[in-house]
Amino acid sequence: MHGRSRVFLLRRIHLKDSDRPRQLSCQTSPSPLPPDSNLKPLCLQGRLHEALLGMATLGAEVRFHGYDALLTACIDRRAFLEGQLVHAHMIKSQYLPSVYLATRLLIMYVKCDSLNDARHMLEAMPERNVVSWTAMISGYSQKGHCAEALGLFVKMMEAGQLPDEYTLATVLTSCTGPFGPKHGRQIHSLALKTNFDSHMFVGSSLLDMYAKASEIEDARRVFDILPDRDVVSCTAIISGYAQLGLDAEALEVFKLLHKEGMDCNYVTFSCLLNALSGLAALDYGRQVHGLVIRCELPFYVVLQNSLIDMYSKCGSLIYSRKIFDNMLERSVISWNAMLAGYGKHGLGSEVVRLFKSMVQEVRPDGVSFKAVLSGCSHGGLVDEGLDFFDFMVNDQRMKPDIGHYGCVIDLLGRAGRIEKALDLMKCMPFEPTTAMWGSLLGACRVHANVSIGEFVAQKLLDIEPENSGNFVILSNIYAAAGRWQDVARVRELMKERTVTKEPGRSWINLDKTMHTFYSSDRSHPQREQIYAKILELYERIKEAGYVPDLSCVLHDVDDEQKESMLLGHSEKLAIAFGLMGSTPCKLIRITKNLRICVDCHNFAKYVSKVYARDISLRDSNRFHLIVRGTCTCRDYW
DNA sequence: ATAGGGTTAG
Repeated sequence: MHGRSRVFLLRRIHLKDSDRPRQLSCQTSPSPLPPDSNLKPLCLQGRLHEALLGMATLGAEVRFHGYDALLTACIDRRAFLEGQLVHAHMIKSQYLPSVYLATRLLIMYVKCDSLNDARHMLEAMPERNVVSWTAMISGYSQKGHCAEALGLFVKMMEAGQLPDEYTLATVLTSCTGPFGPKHGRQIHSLALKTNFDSHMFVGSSLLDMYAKASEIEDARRVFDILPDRDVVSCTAIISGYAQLGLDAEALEVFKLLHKEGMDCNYVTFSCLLNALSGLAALDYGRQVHGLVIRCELPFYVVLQNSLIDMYSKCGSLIYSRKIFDNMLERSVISWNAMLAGYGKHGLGSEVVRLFKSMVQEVRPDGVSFKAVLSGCSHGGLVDEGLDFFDFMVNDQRMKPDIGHYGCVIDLLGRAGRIEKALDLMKCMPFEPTTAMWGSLLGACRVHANVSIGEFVAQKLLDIEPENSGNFVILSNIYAAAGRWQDVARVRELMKERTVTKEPGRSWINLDKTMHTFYSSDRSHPQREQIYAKILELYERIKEAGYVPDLSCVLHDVDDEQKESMLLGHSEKLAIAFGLMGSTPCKLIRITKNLRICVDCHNFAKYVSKVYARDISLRDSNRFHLIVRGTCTCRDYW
């Protein structure tokens, strides 16, 4: 055991020792039982109401131990009304509570979610200790009232009260949001001064604070110097990576800690599954599911929800549904995860069917409607989607947020009702987002609406000139209309505004290894075979009618170079590799970090037809399941 | 007495 932990232990032992003489003296000269001595056994047996009756009968004869037992029972059972009765009884009997009992009252109010009463209690206390302050700070933290929690912490310091490890662990959870890291670092230095920085609870709180502030290296540093680790601190670092989208790192650190024999609980697995969802790592997901089963954990809705989500994001909806059907109880999140799964796979009718059974059991929330609306959009159920929006607003009386409007704009665009979508954007109570303009631009491309497409693209280029995807789509629109001069103009524009974007990346999991490809990537050990395979595919699908869409390349090069750049797209590398490596007839599963490009989508369709192979392609937006040359997205995405 | 990690959607 680390030295500092031993110090904590000694402190506790020391406190216990100081209690001992009093207990001994009680034993040597037994006094008659106090009048309120029957309250405690009643409370311990869960007979709180009988104990309250006893309290009322005793009047002013209730003592410390009676009140303590009553308050403990109220705290355990979150019994607010009963707790208020105890408090009122104290006042009526003119009983002056000690700091301890007053703090117990405060804690009772905190646990019963009555922060105002708790705050009044704290203000009225003539004397406070570190527990009183911490309990109140904890109340604010847990309700998400970060500013109040931090403000009270400062007040505590000003009052001359030093924080202990409980206070620090608590107040750090309120260091979120824009000023979180600033306050968090100050509290970190305070923890260093008071030698609590490597306390396990303070440490996990610290590392989580850094992770939520995107300072993952600082989080890792805190984790690495912790003298002891437990489930929570290990889970916190895994979760930290996963929250920032560093899914591979989350998996790596889990593998490491698992080898070292870390404990896992349902939170650990939830975080880990979350990372595997991001990686679309079905093999690992199955393994972790197996691990979950072998751990024989009790039933946790949260964990089952994570499994549903993992299977659906790894492309295995059948397993998602199996988990969903076998659940002992479901939360609204279980339904939402299942709905979103069907939606991302383009199964609109399944979304509608599931939603209809959902409303029989639980009240859908805002997320449910987002899933249903986007599910209808991806599944091509335009009118159904609009009906659901109507149902949400007029029937359920729910206020749509900006995301719901985004879904409806997407729906209208898909139906080719582009003017209508523009109208909605003008009259909705939010500023249009780039995602909305982007969705509309996509609609203009599919429905060949050049004039609105130009207008929308201009908007987008003003708002986010750094996103080259917008230039590409605008160029697609011009190319489709045969306006080659405008294609050239867009290319010039792009050159002027040195466009940087997140590099496109596709990956495929084969034999429990993740093979990642970037555009024109030559780093794979089998690169020669992969490029040879691409050329082979290219020749054969050209015979079947594939024509490369050169407008997908915006670099100012000649057509021959464009062709070779197009063939180097990461999706194509992954497809070629998938065809080389996997067993015939097996579904080829590919994942991409951005949206799939028009040409790659077309390429995949031809390959699937000519080679009679099914291809599942998950892009940042949805799944494209391509079977015999037809995609579930119906060429709209 | 008071404390740390948490699933859907975006």
